[in-house]
Amino acid sequence: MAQDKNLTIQDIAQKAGVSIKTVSRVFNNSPNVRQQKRDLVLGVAKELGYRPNISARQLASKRSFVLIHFYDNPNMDYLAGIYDGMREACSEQGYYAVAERLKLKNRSYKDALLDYLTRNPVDGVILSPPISDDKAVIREIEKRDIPCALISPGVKKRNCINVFIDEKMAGQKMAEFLFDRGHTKLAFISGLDSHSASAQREAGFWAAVEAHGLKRKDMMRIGGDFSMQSGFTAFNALAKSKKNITGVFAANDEMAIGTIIAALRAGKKVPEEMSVVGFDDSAFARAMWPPITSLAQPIEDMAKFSAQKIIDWIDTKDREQSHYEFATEIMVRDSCP
Amino acid sequence: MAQDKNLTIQDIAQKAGVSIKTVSRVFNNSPNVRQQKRDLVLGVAKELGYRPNISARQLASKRSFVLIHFYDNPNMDYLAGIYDGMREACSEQGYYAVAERLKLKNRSYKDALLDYLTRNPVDGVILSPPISDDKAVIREIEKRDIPCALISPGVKKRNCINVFIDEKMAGQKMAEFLFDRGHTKLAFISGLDSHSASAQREAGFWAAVEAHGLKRKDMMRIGGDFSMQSGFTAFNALAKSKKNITGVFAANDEMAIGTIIAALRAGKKVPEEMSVVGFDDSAFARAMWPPITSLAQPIEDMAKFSAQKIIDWIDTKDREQSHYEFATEIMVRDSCP
DNA sequence: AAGTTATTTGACAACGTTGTCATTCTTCGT
DNA sequence: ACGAAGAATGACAACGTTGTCAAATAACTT
Repeated sequence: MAQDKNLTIQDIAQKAGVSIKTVSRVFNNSPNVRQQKRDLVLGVAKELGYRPNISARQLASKRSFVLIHFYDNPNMDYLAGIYDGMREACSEQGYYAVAERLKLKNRSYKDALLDYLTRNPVDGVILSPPISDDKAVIREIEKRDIPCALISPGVKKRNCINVFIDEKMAGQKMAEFLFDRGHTKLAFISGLDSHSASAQREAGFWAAVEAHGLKRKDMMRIGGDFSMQSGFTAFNALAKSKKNITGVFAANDEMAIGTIIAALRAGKKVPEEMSVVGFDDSAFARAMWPPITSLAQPIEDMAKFSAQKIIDWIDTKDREQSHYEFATEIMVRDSCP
Repeated sequence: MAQDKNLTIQDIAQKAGVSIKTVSRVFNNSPNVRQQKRDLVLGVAKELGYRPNISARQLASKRSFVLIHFYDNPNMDYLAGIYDGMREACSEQGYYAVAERLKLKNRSYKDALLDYLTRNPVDGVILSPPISDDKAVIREIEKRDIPCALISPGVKKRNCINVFIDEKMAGQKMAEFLFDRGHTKLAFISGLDSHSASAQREAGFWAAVEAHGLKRKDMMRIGGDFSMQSGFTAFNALAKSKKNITGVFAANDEMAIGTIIAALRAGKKVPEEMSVVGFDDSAFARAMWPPITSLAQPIEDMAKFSAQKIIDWIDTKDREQSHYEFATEIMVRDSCP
């Protein structure tokens, strides 16, 4: 089943008694191959342990077999999750997974994108926040007619595969979770405004407040930017306030960590005197002391699914438009047990 | 200078008035091309914005143009540094940089390696700790005659490019740094024994102790495993001890962070009551509160250099054996100002 | 059953490089 | 100045796929 020799299509064709073109068609999921022959070829290929030569495929077909993930959020956990998911889908189909950072802050990010797209042709693109919210990027990709998946809670784009979690519902769940634990005065630490996700998490937060018949003015809203630093300053704001906040919902884990560290420095016990929940279920949230209760999204599954759908699009050229929602889960840990 | 059209060697050859084979030679740094022609071809190629087609190169030459980094240390900062360095060197020469985790803990890691090497042929390998200490892995790579660079303080291997910092000296520098700040009772928190780096840092630590004429028994040695968790437990040991330790040297930043967080929880002020220094200059060390004084190694430069040397080896086939030492720097921050 | 159309198959020429080997220049020793 | 050895160059056939288009076969129509 696993030969070492470098087999070619020729070998398979010979053994199966068909033409090389037919074998080629089978491996490209092309239509117009009788099922019986398809099975035959697949059987022989498996038996001999055949693996297509990617270089030759690229050269002849002018496809690159590369799916690229453009990102600008340097959260390594998140990136690794996406990468792993992509790879799982890609390796099954002989594609390559690649990740490339696009720094939106640099004025020239659009040039960098164009440069990249022309120099390293790619067959499919996956965008994650905040890139997935950038109209200009999406337009360029659409212009080139490259299949594209958006992992994003933002506006759903036609002609794109939209993969997302219900951020608002997730935000609501986290707030509910704090209410259920008996907290009635909550603070929400927001992320960057340019991430639509943060706004939606916040919307969920306020929805929960209203659903519980609590007053907005008993709550607190602190502006952050997803960084640990902003968690520190958020805690300072908290400490100054007279609102007597006992539950904190940070829009991501880094800010939750910052908040907790600042609290420890100030001698405030977590979770005894103040509970903190985060968002993303990052490795550091798990490793912190106390470990942080956080909302986990199935990022790896989402990425795998996206890649799979893109490959389907490439193969079939039939772009069935589509939205896919994934479920989330609260990982309960000591920071808010 | 930057055309969009897909130029071929043919185009360059025509415009330069030479054969395609000569152009090919120029781009492969082959010997036996008159300097004058080399310049001519390079000039024309640059003017037209020619970029070789990698797939065709791979197909014709049976090289993969892939350099792979095998690692098992999931420290994302470190990995990103190596990756960026590799990429810089690779992209200049039309190579690809790839990273692959090899889990030494799994019994089957050797099979995974073999599987990888046969399925995805690579032209060069970079190993980082702890993989760079694994004889079996190195043997397999040597057996296949694949150029290999070791980023490692461990035993220098013949037939490999050895790139490293002086870990012992670095450990000594850190201890000296603490002594210079007036601390006389230090604790060293070690990493995993399987990383030779940890042992060498420790050796440097003790060397500094002796150089200062201090007594070993006034110092403390706490066994850790490079994890944040082990930083927590290390602090507990510290707190129980009667040695009155005021300076802590953790063999990496994660343990330093763990130590500081545990200290904060226990109400001990850092750096006022206890100074802590780490090792690696990770992003979290910079983001912590207080930010952590840490030893920075030029990991990106080291990786770039390794990749460059490997490519040289591939091109020239002349394997000049070599050791290269890189300089380190202490990044002074608030955890030990 | 013959004519028509749709589906399935295969022969052969790309794709853009590098390897091989023969050829043409240089250079150097005599 | 001549021959020999070495360096530089080029012609042409790979490399292992896919695209194109024509041929063969199957599936309908009437």
